[in-house]
Amino acid sequence: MRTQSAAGSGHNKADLIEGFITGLSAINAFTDAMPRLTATELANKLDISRAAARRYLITLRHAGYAATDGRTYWLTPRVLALGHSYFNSARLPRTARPFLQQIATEVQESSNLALLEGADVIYVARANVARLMSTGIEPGTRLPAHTTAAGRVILAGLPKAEFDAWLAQAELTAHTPQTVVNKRTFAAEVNATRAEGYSAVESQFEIGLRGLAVPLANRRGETIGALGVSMAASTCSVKEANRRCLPALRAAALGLMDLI
Amino acid sequence: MRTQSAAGSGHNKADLIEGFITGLSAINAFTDAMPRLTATELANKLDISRAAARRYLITLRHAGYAATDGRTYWLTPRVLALGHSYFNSARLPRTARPFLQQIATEVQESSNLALLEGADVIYVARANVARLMSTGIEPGTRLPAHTTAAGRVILAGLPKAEFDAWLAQAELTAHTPQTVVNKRTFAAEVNATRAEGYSAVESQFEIGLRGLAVPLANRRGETIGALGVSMAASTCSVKEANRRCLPALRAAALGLMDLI
DNA sequence: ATCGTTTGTGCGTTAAACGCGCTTTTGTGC
DNA sequence: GCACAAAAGCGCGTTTAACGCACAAACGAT
Repeated sequence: MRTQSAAGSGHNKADLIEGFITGLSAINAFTDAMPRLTATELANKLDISRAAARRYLITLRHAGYAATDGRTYWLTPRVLALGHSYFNSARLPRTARPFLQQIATEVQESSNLALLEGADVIYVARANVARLMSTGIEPGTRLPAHTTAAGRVILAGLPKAEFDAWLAQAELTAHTPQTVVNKRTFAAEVNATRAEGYSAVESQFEIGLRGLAVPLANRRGETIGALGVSMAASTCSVKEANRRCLPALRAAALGLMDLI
Repeated sequence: MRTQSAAGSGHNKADLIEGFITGLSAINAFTDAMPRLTATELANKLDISRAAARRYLITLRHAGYAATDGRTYWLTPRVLALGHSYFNSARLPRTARPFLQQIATEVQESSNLALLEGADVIYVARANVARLMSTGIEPGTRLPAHTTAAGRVILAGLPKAEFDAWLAQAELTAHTPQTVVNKRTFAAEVNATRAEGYSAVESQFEIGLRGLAVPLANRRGETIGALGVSMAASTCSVKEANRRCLPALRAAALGLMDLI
């Protein structure tokens, strides 16, 4: 008989490897603003001791994920292999790629597949067209869900209770003057999205950037992601963009439905 | 006075966070063949106890990098954020992207930037053209260096001693019947690459896949990577491909030289 | 040359990761 | 439907390994 685990809280208290969690945050500590870190800097960022920070950096280096000149450390491309573990093991991005290619070829705009991950959408696959101006959306890119067309269609597909919970704890940060930050307004726009079956947003994350997305659902009707295109708003009118892109996006979503 | 560290071996013995190293290998344990893992399976793969494996999986889940149905675990797209740390912190991929776009637009073939990482090359940036058939090379893709044009030009740019050391411990595995696996032959081909200033390979990694690459060097003349294009060999002759692509690749490499 | 600051790292302490072994659950063959 | 085998969940005592302190060395500024 189990002694007194009955008091049990979900996963009891802590079967967690603390060193692993800290290590992962150490990788995330390397940012655009601080691409190179010393032990002291990492210690401050993660709020751990300098000695500990040094050990994490040495460990990263030992495993090949970082390099150093003796003082500062920086990440090596090997960390990309970690992200690759996802691509290798997840079926969805691979299944979707031919459909994204088809969209890109047909409408001559960069297409992508996005999933909701907490407050953000993550773009897990894309197909680019050769343009001198590109939108900078790479597989792995995270954008705040409320600023993207993909985020809105996925949110519109959530059960009402889940969407309410999401909105309740969301922080609709402004990224441009046009970003919708009012929760009431945002909820109304998501409702409209649900009714229309697609979302088109403009200048919500970056001035002049337009996104257009449709939900990707499985056979049971559950929305699991979004198929979309992104373009410069200046290239054509919203109407024109919808006319050109929506049929291709919808056809792809329909074709993918049976494969996921 | 430092007591007896003088016996010192590089990094003394172990300032390494074992749990972090094991955790990273746990992420890498998710592969194409085994996209979902149970604690028992992970324990076998990493040669750790089942209890430990379970802790790593619970930790991954807790940190949001994995999800579970109770029994099996799988990676979430959040692991892509780790790879993104590299993109955010490394200057090179961002600097190269416009040049890759330029190449792709000019020659209408998918272009990429690759770096050498041990036995492999890692593609850290690419620009695709909209084609129904794509080569499947994504940022983060790793391919055995000896099977790629990029790997060969980078190897050709190494100091002779370094190349010899690389070759000595390399294992030239065959991926197609045409893969060069003989070290003598391979060394000769790398020498030829050095003389010609570019490499063109065909069916070395995959039947029908052609790669073409030129070295990317900095002002000091050190080769730090390779710019290349990949295409189906059936689309045109080798000569035609060289004629069309080499000038664009060389122009990009020259343009990038001052920025890196 | 001196002082303040940052970095390198040995060492004792203690918490946390380990794995044993138990119970419970799931899957399979009769 | 039952019994058996195999896998999973998890409490607990042990021990290792991660921690941070403290000191030495290096660097930089005045």
